[in-house]
Amino acid sequence: MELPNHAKQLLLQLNQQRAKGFLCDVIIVVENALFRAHKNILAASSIYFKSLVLHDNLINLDTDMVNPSVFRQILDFIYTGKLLSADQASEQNFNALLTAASYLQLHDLAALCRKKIKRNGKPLPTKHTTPHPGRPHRNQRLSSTPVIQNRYSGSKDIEKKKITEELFKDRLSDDEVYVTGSNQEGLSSLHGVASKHGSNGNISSIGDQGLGLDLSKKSPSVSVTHEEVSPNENQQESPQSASASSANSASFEDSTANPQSVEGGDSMEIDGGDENQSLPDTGQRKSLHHLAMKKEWPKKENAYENSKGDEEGTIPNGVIVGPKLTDKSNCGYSSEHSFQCKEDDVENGKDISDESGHSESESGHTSANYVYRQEGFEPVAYGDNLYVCIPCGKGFPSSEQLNAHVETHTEEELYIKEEDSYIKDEAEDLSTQNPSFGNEPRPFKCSVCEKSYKDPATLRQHEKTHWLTRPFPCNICGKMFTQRGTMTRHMRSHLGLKPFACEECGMRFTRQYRLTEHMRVHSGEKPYECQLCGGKFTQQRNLISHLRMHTSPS
DNA sequence: CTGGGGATGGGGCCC
DNA sequence: TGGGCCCCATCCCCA
Repeated sequence: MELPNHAKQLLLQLNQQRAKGFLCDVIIVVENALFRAHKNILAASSIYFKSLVLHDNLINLDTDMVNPSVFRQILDFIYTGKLLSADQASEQNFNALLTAASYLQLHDLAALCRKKIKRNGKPLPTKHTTPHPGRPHRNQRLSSTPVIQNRYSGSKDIEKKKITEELFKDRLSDDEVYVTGSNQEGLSSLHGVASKHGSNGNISSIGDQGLGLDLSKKSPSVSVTHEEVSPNENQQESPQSASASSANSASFEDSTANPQSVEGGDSMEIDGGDENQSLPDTGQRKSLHHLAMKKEWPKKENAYENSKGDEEGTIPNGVIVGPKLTDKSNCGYSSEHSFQCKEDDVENGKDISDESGHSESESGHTSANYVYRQEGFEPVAYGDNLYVCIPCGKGFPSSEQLNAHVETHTEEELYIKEEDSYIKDEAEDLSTQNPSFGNEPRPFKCSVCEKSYKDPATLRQHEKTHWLTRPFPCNICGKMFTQRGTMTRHMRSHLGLKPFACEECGMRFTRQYRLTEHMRVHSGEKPYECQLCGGKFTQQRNLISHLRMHTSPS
């Protein structure tokens, strides 16, 4: 006895689960997009994936070999057995697919691509290692992709990847398949086309909706919609984690709920003869642009940043129309800052992504508009003036006008005077908070406050805390950070990465310090003693909390 | 019910 | 870039 459609139904279910992010246990990072998937499925698809997912739950793919658009097709293929090539039947696309399939050791898919290319009568591409000029080299991009690597798996991943790449190269020479200039061009052009909003119906829709979640630090332009959280494992996560996961899952939803490509006449299947298996339309597609967030990063970098010669150099003028966060963080700024959140348009469901009329191409970037929806992640609109100068809060209808305006700000204006900062606890300031009270000489003084530092780099880092611009946005929730490290640490909480495990109880932490702190629970060590009552505490912060009890008027 | 303590999460900031 | 330590906030437990 055999159920005729068992395998098909099973796969369909898995694909639907992937679309909702349900039970997804691995995140694949491709260039600046996140994809969620199931380890088992990936491992069953290729040896390469098998080796990667064995120990890691975050996989970084070589962006020279695969780009987000291609990987979306590949992921669809893995979960459906169909090559959804109706709208992407170009030779470049097949070359790109072939490259990626070979890289990922998806032999069946590679064979399909080869077959298709042969059928088109085009010779297989020849080896070419020079990346397309329009496409930054991998090494350039690597440094700009804020991917959080598991502390314990990152190096392993790299090692594995190196090994696999070596194998891959060998295989390539055997199979006479490799990345070509034209192929790279294909990747590049495909990406470029995809990034142009509405420039080419089908492809742009794929590019806009199906590329997953933008993780690019550069984030030239991001349109974000949010998807309701699926009834999945995220419910057990913290709100932020749930948001992140839903964002990721939404990218899948978009990528999988792609009926037009399934129904294309040129779709290819690995087993053939299958009827169209469009995923049920869950209704998410029609609202992809319903709630959108637009981030516009201007061409010109922050004048002050440039003048300081800061190595990061990608600080925007402060025109990030950020999300309305549901938590107290409120767009990443405290309420006294000029980073307003206007909720009216959000509540009205106003489509601010279309409203702007500015594609990312205008800002000189080529990244696609990544679209996802996420519960509790509402877009923020500034009426018709989407481009907001953070220092003064003025809105402008275009990035050009904003840039022109920003140049009128002087360096001094980019600072905020933090009068409040000295009203804080004097004792704290005198002891630990204010480094200028240390013994070592600190010749580098902050021009805004009285703090001084031993080296200029630290001073520069400190001076950023006076700016209103926050150069490092979380591309999952949109929250802005002054330091990259803080942002990456924040991202770790989104991704649920807790590399630091307690050997005693198995509890896991995102930070080493937390683990150290936690270990005192097991050791019973209470190194912090109240000088007033003699009470002992495992954590300093609890001692401080306790001291407040002593000093509070009540 | 309330307040205090234990424990944890997340962000800011300095090194 | 990551570690470390600061802060605040929060939850839970218990007296």
